[in-house]
Amino acid sequence: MKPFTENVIRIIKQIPPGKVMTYGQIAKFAGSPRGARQVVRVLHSMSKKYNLPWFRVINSKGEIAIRDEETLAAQIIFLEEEGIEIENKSIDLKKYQYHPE
DNA sequence: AGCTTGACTGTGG
DNA sequence: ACCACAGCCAAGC
Repeated sequence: MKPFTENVIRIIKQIPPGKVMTYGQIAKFAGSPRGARQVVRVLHSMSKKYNLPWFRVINSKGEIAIRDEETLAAQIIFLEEEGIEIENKSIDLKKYQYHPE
C-alpha cells in the first residue's frame, strides 16, 4: 500500500474522541499538502476495513461535507455523543480541531 | 491516453 | 457570510 494511504490511516486513528481534523490538515501531515481529495478517497475505501473514526474528519470550513443524508445524520450523532456542539452541520474548529505534534 | 468525478482548499469579490 | 473560480490528485471508464 502507498505510504500516503498508510499515513492517512495512522493519522486518523490518532484523532482523540471529542476532536476533529480537516481533510487538508490530514493530507498535509500524511505528506501530500494538496492531497485533500485523496484523503477523501482513503476514507471511502478504508474506513470500514480499518475501523477508522471517519466521522472526526470534516472540511476546512468546519462543516460536515457529506452528501448522503443518512451518513450525515449518523456523523452528527457520533460527534454530539462525544461532546461536540454542531450548529446545522457546522462545528467550531477553534474549539474542537485536533493539532497533532 | 484523455475525460470526468469527488465527504477539498485558498483567494477574491 | 455567500458565491464563483481555479488549483489539486488519484481512481474509474
